[in-house]
Amino acid sequence: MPDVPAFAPSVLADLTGRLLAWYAREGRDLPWRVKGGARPDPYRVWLSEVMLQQTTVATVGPYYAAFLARWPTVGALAGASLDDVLTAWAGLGYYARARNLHACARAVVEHHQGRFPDTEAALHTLPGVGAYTAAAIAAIAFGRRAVVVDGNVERVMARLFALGDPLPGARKALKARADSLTPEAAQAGDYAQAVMDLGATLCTPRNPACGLCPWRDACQGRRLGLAESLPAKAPRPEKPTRRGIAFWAERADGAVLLRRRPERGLLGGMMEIPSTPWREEPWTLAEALADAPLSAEWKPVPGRVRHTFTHFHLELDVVAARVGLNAHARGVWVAPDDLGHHALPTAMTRIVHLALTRKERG
DNA sequence: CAGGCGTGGTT
DNA sequence: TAACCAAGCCT
Repeated sequence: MPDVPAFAPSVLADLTGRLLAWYAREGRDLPWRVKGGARPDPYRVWLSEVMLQQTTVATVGPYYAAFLARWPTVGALAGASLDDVLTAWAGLGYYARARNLHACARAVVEHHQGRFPDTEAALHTLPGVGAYTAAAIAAIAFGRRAVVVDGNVERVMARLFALGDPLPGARKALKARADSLTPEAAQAGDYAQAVMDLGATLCTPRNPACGLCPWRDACQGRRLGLAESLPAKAPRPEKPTRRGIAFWAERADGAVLLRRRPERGLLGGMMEIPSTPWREEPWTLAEALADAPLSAEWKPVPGRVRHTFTHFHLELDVVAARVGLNAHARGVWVAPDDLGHHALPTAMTRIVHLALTRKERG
């Protein structure tokens, strides 16, 4: 890395030591961590790291426990169907992670004798394992010296060294700073988790608790009074609103119609309530009927489903119809009590909730 | 490289 | 309440 450290090597080593001491005292006791310096199961580290991508510890907790109970080993997970994995992942979001998780488990079994490779470079070749996750697994599970850089690390480095260049351009410089603080292999895993804990609990995006920070005396961002404003980020573009009409088809025996979405793209591989395409221009019912999964007397359901995805807001109106037992449509008919056994993302469970609630009130 | 890709908690 | 944000990856 081109940047010359602004801190002397002895200062950097002292900072690393202070952080490790802080971590030994204050580090969180999380389900995927092991105590006493033992090496954790690479499968558990990988599973937790993939779930934690852009997702909070609190949200991950129950999903991690459920996955580990149902699939205790990478071999067990590789033996599962993709649909079972997607169903277990439903509600966690970023469903490409679940597809890659499944593909990665199978790759480990088929190409690595059922054991995760133990180098950063080899890990990086696995589906869904990018630069961050490969470094994290190498350091935490295999005791390798790897420079682990996630959003927490970027924020902490930007503040500690008062680097004002905005993301994402500043990534390279931030990684160089992280490298300068990363200790030898034996402690790299603890160090990585320590910086991330620091970022998650003290050096938070807003209202950082600088007074409690083990690096408070050295932090240039704090000294200059701009810690909270770092790292600089480009403003996000406004989210458009897209609209659609969903078709709640209910058979005489109570079963409702679901269908599977395309394997790639938004909610790829997940189940859905059939609907029109989602577009900014509002739909009329007459116009929407061309997209209905079957011909019926569709009646508006009072209320509206709102949901926000990463890059757009969604507003769905719902229409419902009763159809005969012999009704034919592309998809699967599912009893309401069994909806929980299908891979329904949150946007879809909101449609289910609206339709069933209006039906009860009736 | 920029943009697609979920969701729930916090402010 | 609307906006912001989280232990990123892929194309």
